[in-house]
Amino acid sequence: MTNILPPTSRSLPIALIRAREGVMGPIRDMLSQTGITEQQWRVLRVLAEYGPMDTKTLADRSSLLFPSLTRIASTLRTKGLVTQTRDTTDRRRQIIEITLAGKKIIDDHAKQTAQIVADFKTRLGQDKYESLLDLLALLDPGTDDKA
Amino acid sequence: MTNILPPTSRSLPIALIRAREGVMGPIRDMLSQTGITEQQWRVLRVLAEYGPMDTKTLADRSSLLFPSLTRIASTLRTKGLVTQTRDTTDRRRQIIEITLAGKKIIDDHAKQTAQIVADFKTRLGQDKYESLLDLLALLDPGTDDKA
DNA sequence: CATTAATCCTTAACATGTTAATTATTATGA
DNA sequence: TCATAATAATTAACATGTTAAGGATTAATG
Repeated sequence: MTNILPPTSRSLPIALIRAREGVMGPIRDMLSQTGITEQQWRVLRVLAEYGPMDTKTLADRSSLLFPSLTRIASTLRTKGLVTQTRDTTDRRRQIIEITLAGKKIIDDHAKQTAQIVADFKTRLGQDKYESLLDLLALLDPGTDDKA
Repeated sequence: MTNILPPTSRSLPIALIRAREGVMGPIRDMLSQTGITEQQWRVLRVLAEYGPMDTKTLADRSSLLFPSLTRIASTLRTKGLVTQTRDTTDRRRQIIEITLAGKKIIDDHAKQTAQIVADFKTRLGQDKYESLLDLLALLDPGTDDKA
């Protein structure tokens, strides 16, 4: 009785993986020229958008797990793209801040990234694109309506 | 000029990651009792659905990269959940087949998995659920309409 | 038949995902 | 104050993602 399950071609988790792969393909191609990874890019973008913040908030906004962020921050520090300083009031907290070099990477590729996103909007149509984002938000555990 | 980019809260790649996290949460909870990972589960499901196949086809249907599948197959072999044999006509090919123990894991959790999926359908509504799958399929690189 | 190209799979190397344990610091309560 | 709990971050250990290189087998071509 293995046929209780939906066919893998119609499985939501698998569909999400394949869609993500489709979207990330062009973005990864673009990023391969910069020497930074998709996740590193995400961290830099959040920092550029919101300004300096503690590691916990940064992990949350970047959709990264804490241990991953620790390593990524370390890598970005080595590359000179972020700085990391202890919070003076609460010495447990680490404050991450993007450097000028980091901002430059964002700026240098923002236009190209915007174009990639625009291509997907064209491909789906503005309406479907917005619908998709709305539907995906419904699955987001961060938007927990039970809380 | 970093504000060319959409806010990360409205970024398609990030929305896909968060949605995937939301969907996989309950499934991972369920799988944690079985001792197998999400990817191993996916491989077993494909094998149970389609029967024995070569590694390349299996990787494709499981949405896994080749090197990942090599390791996963090795792990599953150790656990006694799959067998791996050389194809007699083409000695390059490796044929993977699910064992009875593997099928048992699928069967033992199929009902629970089906319930998790049903919960998501309820949460979104049947119509939106189907729409979402359709929209995600549009982003799937496997469904390339240019080819 | 011999050489080369193509195919299937594995291995390697590094980054990240994931869960659990550990350290350092701060908050709590007897 | 002291012991304990709670919090922030790191580290550890293992599995997977990703790209590149390597090994074995088969196919293509002269």
